[in-house]
Amino acid sequence: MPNIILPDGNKLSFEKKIDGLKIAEKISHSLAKQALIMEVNGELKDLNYEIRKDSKVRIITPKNKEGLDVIRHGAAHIMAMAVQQLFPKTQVTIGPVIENGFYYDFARKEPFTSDDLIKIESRMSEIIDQDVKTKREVWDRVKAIDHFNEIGEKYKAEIIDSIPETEELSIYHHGDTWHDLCRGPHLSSSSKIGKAFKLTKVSGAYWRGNSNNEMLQRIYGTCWSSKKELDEYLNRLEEAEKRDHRKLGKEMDLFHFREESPGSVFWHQKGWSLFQKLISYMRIKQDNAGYYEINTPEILDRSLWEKSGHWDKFGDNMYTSTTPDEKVFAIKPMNCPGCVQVFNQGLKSYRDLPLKMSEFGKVHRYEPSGSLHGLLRVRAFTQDDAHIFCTEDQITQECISVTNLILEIYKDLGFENIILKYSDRPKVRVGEDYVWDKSEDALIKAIKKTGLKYDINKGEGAFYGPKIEFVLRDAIGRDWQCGTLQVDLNLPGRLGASYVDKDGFKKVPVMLHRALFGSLERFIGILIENYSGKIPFWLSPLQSIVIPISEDFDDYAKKVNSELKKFGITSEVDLKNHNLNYKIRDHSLKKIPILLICGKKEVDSNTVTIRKLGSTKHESMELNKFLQKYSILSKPPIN
RNA sequence: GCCCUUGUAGCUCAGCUGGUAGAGCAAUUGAUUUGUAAUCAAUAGGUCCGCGGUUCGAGUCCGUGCGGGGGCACCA
Repeated sequence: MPNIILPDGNKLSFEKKIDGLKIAEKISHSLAKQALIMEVNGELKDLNYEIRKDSKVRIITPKNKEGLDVIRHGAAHIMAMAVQQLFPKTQVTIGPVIENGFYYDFARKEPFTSDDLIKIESRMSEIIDQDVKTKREVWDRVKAIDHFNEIGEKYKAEIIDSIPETEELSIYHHGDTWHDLCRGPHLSSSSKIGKAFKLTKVSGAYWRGNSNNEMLQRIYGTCWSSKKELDEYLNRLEEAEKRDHRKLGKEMDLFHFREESPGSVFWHQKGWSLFQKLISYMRIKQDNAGYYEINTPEILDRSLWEKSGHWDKFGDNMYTSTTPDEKVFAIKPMNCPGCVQVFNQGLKSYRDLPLKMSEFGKVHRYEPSGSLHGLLRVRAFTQDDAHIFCTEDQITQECISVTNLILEIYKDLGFENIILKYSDRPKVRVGEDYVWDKSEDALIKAIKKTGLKYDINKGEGAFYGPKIEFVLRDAIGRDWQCGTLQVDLNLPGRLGASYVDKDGFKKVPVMLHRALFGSLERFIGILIENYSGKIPFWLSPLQSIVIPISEDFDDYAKKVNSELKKFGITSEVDLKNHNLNYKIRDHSLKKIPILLICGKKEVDSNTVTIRKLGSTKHESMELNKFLQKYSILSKPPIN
């Protein structure tokens, strides 16, 4: 006599054991039609699972996240089934649900081609049309392992072997000929998957994510509960492609890459101007926040890296150089050791603390070739780095002011949606526990002060101290990890940093590492994608183009152009023999924020006509008024 | 680094089963003097990523190296 309690609190009573479909039918016909699986006392179950005792039940439909997930999972299974029908010697491994879809990893000698994907896709459609039924069975471990070994599925057998003895082993049959080991739950039949799916790509993936293992072939698919959602998703992908910084960087003439130096940027005039504008902006902000800017050598003797610990820990990622006198130097992968050496020069007193030293330091890291990606992952980049030397008692205050500075800067650059990630002490670490207590406490206080959301990554901190990472969300909802704030209880001691305290004794300072954007190169990539190339006026490397309507107005256009320059607005005049439409199209594609049109009307009234990027409207303004207004707008937004 | 894929003019791309390269845009020159997203014409432009091989003959086929792209792994 199970009593079923529904999410709205209503109670249904049944004579005997009852399954999900019957419960749904009892509630409404339409719910029964939509029902995919159910949640019984917090656990997801197949719809035909039989409930024998009083339970809380929630019927799940495609509208719930769990519903969409089970559809995607179903699609993964049907894909594996289709693959094994088409390519019989293929072994199956795992096939989980991921954001926006699913994948399944296969072991097969011959590579899957993009034509194969089309074949697999249409076979999936056929299976869905056949509406094959799902049947769940619980198997004995030994039987399961023997069975999968027997049919040549050694990966499945290995998976079963690694499942804890206490767990039930369930096998799902889809139709009469295909089955897979799976935790479930599953849809009752294949037609419920629907047709809003698409196989998107094949790639390699290591078995169990370990690069020492063999490589499998992963087929990715996207899957939704309606065609409309699928189309929206594919549209989003297209939109993201349009704002790809590698494409825009070329179109806007900002930078390029070439074979001679993979992963290093060749900055063109415009890109470099953007780069420099960002730096000048940050200089002002950091000056106001009490930082001193320093600069340290790019090449430092091996012995320093040995002392700092980098040689041991990160040597594989460091570029080195042997000089003719056979000394070994390393090109810096980080700025901290150099900065500590600046601190070490001369005697420091407690009165000097906190001492904040910033450095726009160019670092080189030998990143694996496969990880390089435009400006977003490079081998040579400029960090907007700083190191703050302070006492233990100053940690809290310094963390708060770093956090404030970072958030102010993000806001000025158009990022207001920020998430924080906090990582505390790892198992393997240096330093006394009481100092860790203090550091963690300081960081948490700083986070709370921001009022922002934060995730805690337990045990993910660096071996030398806890850290906060600043993640910003861009205009199309993607997250980018940028800034970082780390408390370091290790390096100052290793490199012999000290200050003279009030009592006259030398003490080791605490060091905070902090970066605002992390890498300026990477941040510019993010900036381009966030703005789709439409960089805010003040940052734009070329802010305006003056366009004469015809040759007769070239002189006036030249005059306007030189006035703009006098007022600090970067500008060029376009005297090419093309008509107005052509020039507007040309400069709009190059994302110039402001076009100034000059013709007879403008000459007669000493005005300019303004056309702003992204708008077809135009307005006329007296030249002087324009200069006044836009010379202010062309400056960094510092209050 | 690993798997798949890809490399032709400044850019975007054609070039079928091997017979020494094409288009559009850009550039240059000329005509046109244009009022808000491509005026017309002519000219010039290429070690077909590098190296080796097969072949009478290689952009095309094979091997290898180096880049790019999508993933995996990595990201101090």
